[in-house]
Amino acid sequence: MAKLAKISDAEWRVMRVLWEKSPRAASEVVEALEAVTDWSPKTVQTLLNRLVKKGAVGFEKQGRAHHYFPKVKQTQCVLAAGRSFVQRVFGGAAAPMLAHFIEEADLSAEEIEELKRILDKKGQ
Amino acid sequence: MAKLAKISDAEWRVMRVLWEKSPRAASEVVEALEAVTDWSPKTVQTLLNRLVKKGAVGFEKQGRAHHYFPKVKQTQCVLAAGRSFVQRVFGGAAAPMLAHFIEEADLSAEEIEELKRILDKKGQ
DNA sequence: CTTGACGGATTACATTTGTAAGCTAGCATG
DNA sequence: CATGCTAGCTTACAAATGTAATCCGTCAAG
Repeated sequence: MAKLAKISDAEWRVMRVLWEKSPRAASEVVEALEAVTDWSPKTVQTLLNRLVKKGAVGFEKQGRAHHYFPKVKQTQCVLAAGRSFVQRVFGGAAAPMLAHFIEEADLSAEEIEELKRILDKKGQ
Repeated sequence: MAKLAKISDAEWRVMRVLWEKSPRAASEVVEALEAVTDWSPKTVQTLLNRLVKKGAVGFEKQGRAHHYFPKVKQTQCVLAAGRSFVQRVFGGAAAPMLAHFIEEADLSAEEIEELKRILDKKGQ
């Protein structure tokens, strides 16, 4: 898996659907997205095509329809997006970003515990 | 301060310079950015204009030159960008994002302590 | 066999973004 | 006073993005 192409905003929506469950026929992707967007099926199809062209998504022919699946791992994309976000917004320093978001986030007690546990583990 | 317009990648670089110190003449902004980019002064000027048009930056005429300053607060932009990032990448759930970045970030012991302190404060 | 529906491929088109170049007016200089 | 440099204003232009519509071929129904 070489370079991950940049995935645009709308494309992320599609990727999330595929990461959640794949392979899926285009129609299934459309259906999943209709629940959260007001995109036309054509729009979804276009996005799928672009993702295929970018190498982020693959498909196999299943008779008439294609079944799409992600070719890049979600964790990698998240990391890449995160790095570029931190870069853009904080100029590269992660800690202020984290502090900021922790302050602002709406976290449950369990989540807070979980995050502290992660920090502890990093600490040693 | 109404709606913050969307600030693009290149524009963020400019905003960061202005947030760091303002007001600044265009030439000073150019100079600050030459240190970190290879943009032509014209490019910087264009970005300043766009930011002014978007309402994110203002200026006062100082004789011949304009002195630019941010009209939107950095914290607000960071929060907005963060929200849209979390939305895009995690579909809105902040906690997984934080967990992810904490795992991945390169944090010093002090930073870890600081973050834990923040979490503690949130906890009570 | 004919025809319509469905899925995919191709084409479309306005906006935003990255990245500048060209034009213009005022100030400083010879 | 004439002129060139400087800062800003206007215009440029290709690629990416959001958002589809149209065209085309195949499978299923009548």
